[in-house]
Amino acid sequence: MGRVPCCDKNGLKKGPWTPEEDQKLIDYIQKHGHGTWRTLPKNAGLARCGKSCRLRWANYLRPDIKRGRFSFEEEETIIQLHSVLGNKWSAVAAHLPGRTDNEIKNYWNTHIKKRLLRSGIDPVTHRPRLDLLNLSSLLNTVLFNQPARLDALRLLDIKPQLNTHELLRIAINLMHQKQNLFKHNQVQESQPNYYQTISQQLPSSLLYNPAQFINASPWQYNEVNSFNLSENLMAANSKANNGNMEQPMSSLLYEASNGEFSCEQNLYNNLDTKLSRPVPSMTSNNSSTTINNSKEDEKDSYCSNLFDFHIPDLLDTSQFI
DNA sequence: AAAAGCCACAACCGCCTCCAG
DNA sequence: GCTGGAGGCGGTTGTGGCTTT
Repeated sequence: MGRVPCCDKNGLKKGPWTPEEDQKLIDYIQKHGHGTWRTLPKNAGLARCGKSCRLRWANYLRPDIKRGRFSFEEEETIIQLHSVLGNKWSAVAAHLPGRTDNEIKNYWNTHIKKRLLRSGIDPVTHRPRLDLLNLSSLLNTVLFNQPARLDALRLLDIKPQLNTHELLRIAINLMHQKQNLFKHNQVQESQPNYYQTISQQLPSSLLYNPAQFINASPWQYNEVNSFNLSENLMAANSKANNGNMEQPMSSLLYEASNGEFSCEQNLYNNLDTKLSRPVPSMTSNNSSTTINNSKEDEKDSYCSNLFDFHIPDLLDTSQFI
């Protein structure tokens, strides 16, 4: 026995709603309330299924619906909530006044998901996409294809243990080693024997022990450079772990960005002030979860750029090949 | 200018949960 | 405790508009 349909579909209209139908629905609900959705269409003079009426009202006609683009804060809130709640769109929508579950779901699928994927983040787990990021290839290419090879198998062994922050730290270490070596050797990538020159400068332990590499700090290789982002990241990571909560990379970066650092000048020089944006914090009590965001457009823009363009660059192996 | 491809989003479908009888 | 109806939810589809070829 098949399931009984929610209503008799014979003669009922489907597809886009006309302005006349919308008006009938609005008028009826404003006058009588929606009552039982199944009986509403008949009473309101609509040739629609009750379910269709409910959806149209809930997702489009309800007076408290906020329309227009999602703000950066809303987007970050959705990402944070999704990392905790998963595809529970109605639960996510409960934290975003005026936004419907359907709207958030659509926005997730058409915008945020793609942004995360572009940034090398798995939108389901909110962790780096290790499936796409061939760490062995990344490390080898960054370390300039020398005979002293990283032990790829050893690297694969530790791969499952990596979290977002460790991976980010790897990327940052790689980037800064590359920059430091560039600087100290005064060579150009186009120069003959460039790769050989660079690779000779790398500590051999680094080549054979990826785990050590992960834990290494940039200043171990270059004390002159006062780059502290990695240190700040570690502190932020530690703080997040004490709270037993994994922070998304974006919020971790906000926190890490509070420190002083002198690298990436071309990125940071555009900022007049030190970044002081608080991490969007999530606090839980017994029955509800709340998200607190601050609003600082300039910093939003900076963090958005950092997240969208800079980190993917770090993780993009193609630039090294 | 026309056709094809792509994208965003409203709307639908079918399953699930809740709850009254 | 069981049943069935109503509403809720998440996944998916259809379509119109925009962009690219």
